[in-house]
Amino acid sequence: MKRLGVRFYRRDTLEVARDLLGRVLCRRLADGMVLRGRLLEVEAYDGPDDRASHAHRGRTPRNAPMFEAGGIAYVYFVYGMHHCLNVVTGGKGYPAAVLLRAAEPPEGAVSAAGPGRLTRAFRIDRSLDGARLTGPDLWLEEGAPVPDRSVRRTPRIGVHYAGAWVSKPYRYVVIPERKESRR
DNA sequence: GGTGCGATTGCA
DNA sequence: GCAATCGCACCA
Repeated sequence: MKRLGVRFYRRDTLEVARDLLGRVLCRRLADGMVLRGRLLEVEAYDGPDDRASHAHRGRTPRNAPMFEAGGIAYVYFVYGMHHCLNVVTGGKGYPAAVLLRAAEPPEGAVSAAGPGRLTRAFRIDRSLDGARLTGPDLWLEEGAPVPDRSVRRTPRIGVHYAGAWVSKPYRYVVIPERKESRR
């Protein structure tokens, strides 16, 4: 399946977030095995004014990848035990990224629902911080488009500290397709 | 050098 | 409802 190129990421962050749904997250392990899963839930963190964003207080060693041009990963470690994977968006100098919160579990994984579980399922840690999303270890493929009727927007999770930005509908979720009725 | 806390999860 | 667990941002 076709890979997404850097142009996909170097756009408005909310557009990229919406467009990421249904795309296929791909991760090549050291032994050559490739894990794949469609993205089901993401959140946008858009610009220096977004109080929920790590970039809100300016550039630091940790959030530096957010300030780079789109098309790389931003991976951080939280709560002393979980990694979170972001896709960096927009142009160089404008800090923005999309947090990948859930995907279909790749083969062999129990769950990739939740940002910490997603990184665990795909074996992602800080060694991939700043990695190109067009590189050999981590990339996205086109996948199947998700129609608007299957997308729900909500406020972001876990950002109670973000003032007026708490309620912004920057979370995008794929609504599960209704199963065929049984008969 | 010390302190507080987090873009979460799992278990009571 | 809350403990786990530690890197890092911030202050001194």
